[in-house]
Amino acid sequence: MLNNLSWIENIAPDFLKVIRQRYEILQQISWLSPVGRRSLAIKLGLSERSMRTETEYLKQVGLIDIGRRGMTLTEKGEQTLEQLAPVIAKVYNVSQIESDLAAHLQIARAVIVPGNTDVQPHLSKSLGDALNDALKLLLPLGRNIITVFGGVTMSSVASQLSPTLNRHRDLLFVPGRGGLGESVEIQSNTVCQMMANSTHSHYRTLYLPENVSSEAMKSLIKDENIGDVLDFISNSDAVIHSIGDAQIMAKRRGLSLETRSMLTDKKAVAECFGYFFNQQSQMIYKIPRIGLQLEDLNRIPRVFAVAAGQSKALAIEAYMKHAPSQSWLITDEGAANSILKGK
Amino acid sequence: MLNNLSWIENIAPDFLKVIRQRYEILQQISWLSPVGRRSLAIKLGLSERSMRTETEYLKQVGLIDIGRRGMTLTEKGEQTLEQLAPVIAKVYNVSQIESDLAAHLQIARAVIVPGNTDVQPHLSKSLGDALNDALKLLLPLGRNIITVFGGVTMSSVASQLSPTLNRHRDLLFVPGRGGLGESVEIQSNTVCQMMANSTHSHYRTLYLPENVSSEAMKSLIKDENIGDVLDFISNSDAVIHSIGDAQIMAKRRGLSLETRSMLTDKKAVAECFGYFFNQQSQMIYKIPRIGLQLEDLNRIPRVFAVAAGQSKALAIEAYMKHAPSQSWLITDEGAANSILKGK
DNA sequence: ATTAAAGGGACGTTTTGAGACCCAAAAGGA
DNA sequence: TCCTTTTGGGTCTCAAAACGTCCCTTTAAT
Repeated sequence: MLNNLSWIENIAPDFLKVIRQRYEILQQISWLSPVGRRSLAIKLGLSERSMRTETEYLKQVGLIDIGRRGMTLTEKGEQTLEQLAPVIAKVYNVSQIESDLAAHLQIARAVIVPGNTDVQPHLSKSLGDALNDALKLLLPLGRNIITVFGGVTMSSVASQLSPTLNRHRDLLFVPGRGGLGESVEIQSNTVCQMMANSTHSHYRTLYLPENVSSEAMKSLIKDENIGDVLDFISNSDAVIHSIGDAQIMAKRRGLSLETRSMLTDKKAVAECFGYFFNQQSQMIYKIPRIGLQLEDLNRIPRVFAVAAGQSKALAIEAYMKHAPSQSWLITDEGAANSILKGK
Repeated sequence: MLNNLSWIENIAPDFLKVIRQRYEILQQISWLSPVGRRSLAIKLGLSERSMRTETEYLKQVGLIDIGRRGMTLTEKGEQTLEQLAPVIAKVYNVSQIESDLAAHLQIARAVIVPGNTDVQPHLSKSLGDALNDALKLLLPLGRNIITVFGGVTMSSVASQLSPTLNRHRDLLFVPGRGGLGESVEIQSNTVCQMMANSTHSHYRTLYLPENVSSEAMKSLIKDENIGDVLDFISNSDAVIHSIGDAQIMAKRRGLSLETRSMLTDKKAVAECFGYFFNQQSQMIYKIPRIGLQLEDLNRIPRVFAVAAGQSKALAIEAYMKHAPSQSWLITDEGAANSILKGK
């Protein structure tokens, strides 16, 4: 019955996009309300004006209220959002557990591949495919700047991206942080190059020394090449990153023993692009580096987090609770079940 | 599950109209294929250009083929049409038996009110309400010329039309035929006046003598008043008529004994605006009169037939099989069940 | 007090849908 | 056979809608 929505796909394929978009707008308003036009537009990657016509329409049909402090869902809007959820889920092949997980973490979508990466390392292939599908669905046609971070997960996923992603698009991969100080095969520069190779597109590199004086840093930023890349990063259309276990990452990133014991004291469980979080999702330490900052992430229209394996469940939950609401999480059953069980 | 389509009504109310329209286009193509753009446009009351954009879209999404001889449904189109039928039915509160009847008679829609008019004469009130709803749904806003015919059914239904029909519209009722020769309360002139009164709108009258020479007829048509009304008739936006039993109507219309026995010989069962049909839907006699002709009916975008009661089942089926495919039939369970049983 | 973010107004540009033609080709009736 | 009708398709124009781009006032938070 409900599963047979193919008629709408047949008779009005373009309506689906519109409906999906309106659904996402409603969802974001539900989570962030009261929220303004501009920040919504950035989150969903729309222009401000288009967002305005959409929201004015939604107001006209009585799904949202528009007040001086921002936009809010009406009673009818909330009902519609609830009605809409299973429909969107069906149309886009979202399983029940996926929408449960996404709702629990308050993010746009969770994609779950079968298995548990901890015991089946080859699952990174599935994760890569899932990421590829997600990118294909969300990235607009035309030019796209994609900021990527490093990590074992990222490097094992990178080779699964397909050249068809670059069809009718012009992808440019840039590294999220200067890569010195980590082993070369998992630093973001390398992942960048791998993704560009897999998709037959372009990439940039960013090499910045650690621990330089702010004077020296300023002159480095003036460097044309470096400055360009930093511009790309702050204007990027999408971000792909992973989430790591705090202790492991602290060690791998070569933090001082002092800092590491501090992290242990404060019960850090998650690491994500240089930030450390405890179980309550509070940020408790930040590795000072040039590149994308946590507060910039809100302004990026599309954010993809790739992290899987039951062992990463705690870390994922710790970070994700405060991740930008437009985030997608690509994970596996091992992590998903563990997160939902502790709910 | 499937019955809960209210989400689409909430999030995109205008989509429903588009979907309904595309459905009707597909349906007409299915029945009339191969069929051309222009004739389709006339049948559905669209402009030729709008029909073109619609059909070009339908071609693009692969629901129809569009060749030199006209348009045809593709395999996918037929599947979609079948999938769509119950959806449209649900959205517009069409019961199973209604869509069965409409499909059997190959008309756009059948509306069935509960009961059997033969034994419950007060049902004409329900029939009138049903007609009123149908008109409200189908008539576009703005000016509408509506040609109406006479008959007992018509006159008993006329008073049920409501003034809200005339809101944002400008209705003009004109009689389908010159009315001399029938008892005054059931001739189309009277029905016209009743409908105009009920809806607080306007009407015209048409009085033409019977059996005049063609010379005299020509000069009559030159008469400004009469000519105007005839113009209205041929350019009307909707037609409302009834269907009668052949024998009864032959008698009421005062046909000669000779003609009546001819009708009996040829097994006439149905009468409709002066035409007589046998059980095989063949036209076997036509009362020569000025006014709307059977072949004009195809060019009228909206056609409503009102006929109910088990006793009229044969007549309804005989006429309806060759009625224009955009027709709506307003009937009751008595007639509907009888028609479908003989199927 | 200052700042950032909220909604909303205004204006010019671009895009799209529709009206109004015309045309050649194919089909069908006389 | 010819001639009319009907077919899809091409093209020009115009108006409405959508959109990009500013700017404004108000409001809440710092």
